[in-house]
Amino acid sequence: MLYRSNSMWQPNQLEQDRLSKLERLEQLGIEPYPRRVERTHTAAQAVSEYEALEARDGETAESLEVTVCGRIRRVNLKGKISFMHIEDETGRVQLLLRVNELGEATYDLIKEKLIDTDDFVQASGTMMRTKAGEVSVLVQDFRLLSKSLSPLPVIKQQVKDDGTVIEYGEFSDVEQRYRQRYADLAVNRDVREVFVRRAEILRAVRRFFDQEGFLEVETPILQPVYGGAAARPFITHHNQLKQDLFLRISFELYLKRLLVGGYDAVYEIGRDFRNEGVSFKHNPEFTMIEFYKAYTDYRGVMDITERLLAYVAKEVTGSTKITYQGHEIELAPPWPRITMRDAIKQRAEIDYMDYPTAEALEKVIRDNGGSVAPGLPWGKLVNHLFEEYVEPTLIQPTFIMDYPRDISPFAKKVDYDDFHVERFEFYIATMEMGNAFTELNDPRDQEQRFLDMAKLYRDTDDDATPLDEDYLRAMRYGMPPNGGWGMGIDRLVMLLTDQRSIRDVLLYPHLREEK
RNA sequence: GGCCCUGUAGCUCAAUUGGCAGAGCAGUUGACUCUUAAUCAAUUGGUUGUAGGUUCGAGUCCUACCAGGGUCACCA
Repeated sequence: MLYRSNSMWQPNQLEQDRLSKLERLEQLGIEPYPRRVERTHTAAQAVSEYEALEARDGETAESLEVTVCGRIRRVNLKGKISFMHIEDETGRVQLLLRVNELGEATYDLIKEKLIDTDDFVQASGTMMRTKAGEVSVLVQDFRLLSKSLSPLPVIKQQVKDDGTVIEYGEFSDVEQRYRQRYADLAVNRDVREVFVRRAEILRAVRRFFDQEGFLEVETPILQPVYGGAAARPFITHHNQLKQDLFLRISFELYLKRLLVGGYDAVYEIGRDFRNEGVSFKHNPEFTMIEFYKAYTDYRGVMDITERLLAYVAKEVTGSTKITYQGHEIELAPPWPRITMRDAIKQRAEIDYMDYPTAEALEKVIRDNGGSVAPGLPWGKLVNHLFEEYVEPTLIQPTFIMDYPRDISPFAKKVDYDDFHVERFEFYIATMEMGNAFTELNDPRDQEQRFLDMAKLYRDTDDDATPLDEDYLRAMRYGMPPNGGWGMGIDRLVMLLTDQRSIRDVLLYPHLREEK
């Protein structure tokens, strides 16, 4: 009697076959999901230890005994001898299974195909090299560790003499890959590689800031007042406190309060949540890093940015020169620093300072064939020009500096006019990677900015940054002059792993509910 | 949310003008004691995303819905 699932699972033919095998294994007294496991070597260790012994003395190498574990990725049944490749996180190793070595009873499990590709097994034996030259385990003891009921997508691999691997068959349906990331990872080694690289990137970033004397901190994700960026929040509710809470859209305001508290340099790496559209570079939750450093300004922050990116690239890829989607990109400092005004002048041949009101600027954009929503604030129109004409050209790392004041409520004004603030964004491969300011620390000015934002967005459905009374209270105690900075970690990972979509650097990208 | 594209066997894909839904891989059965995309022989497998409609007849045409991708809007 086959196991009947009470879930939604309706086994297909292949799965029913495997369920029958499971039954037969149990009838033979074999536990398909045993508790105890042993392993002396990873696949990579077994192979490399054998090769090392072999290089020293061919005779003693044959005495290397190993117990390896892994998932069966290939079975080649050849009568009274069989081959398998098993794979663990370190790689693959071949098992050579012979009826003489294993005995009839165990060998029959393999011959009668009660053991399938995708099962986890444990194999003990001596290391040897086959006639065809592959380092293998000549197996004396073979155990099932975990039965696979649903076959993974089949991918066959041919390893060429020069080491290149050609894959035959693929698991490429993006929806399935994202919904069943476990299957994607199990089958696509290069996908697994991306997330190893992601972890390395995060370690390198932390190392950099730790070495620079920054303190890593953690601040609230559930916030009574959200702020620090222009985005719509997710709203949630605390039942017992009967309190609505927002999932943070940035860390900015909580981190800057810490400078009031006496820390000179802090950073945080964590998740932000923005209730907005989803695209190849936007996910509703994403990983952000922000830092705030006292006694510097946005120019000092630019220096840190250049050094950070060069350091991380070097640590993770071995070079400051990377390739992204076919573009050679050099991350070594210094990067060009250009004002937004000059950048737009160059590319769009419009000097927006000739049009210092929203009405005038909107008209000139329309006259030049651009289409913009009516009633946008002046700064947003400037940004529109930038995104239209400049952004697509910014392949090499570039600082764009001095942003319109009315869309930058936390940045200090420049000294040369009233329209701009000391803010920069940096672009690589046409992607905005991050955003930074000489942080505003005048509580009177900050209060006015909050009020201006509220006025500016009153007529639109945009949620303006709400006025944060506690933040102003903190600032009134005195906040040291400081430079602040934020960068999207996911985009950095995209850049350094040459992935085109943010979904490919998130293990579980957001998808609609499956029906 | 608007527009465009896509959805066929476990996976990757075919199917002419609307005319019997097919292949490779894997699976199943058999052969093989050094294979490695193993090979050879035979063979199973489908509510063509869902629900309607047009038609003698729909994978194909129409409508709605679901999901994914792209793009615009929103947004860093």
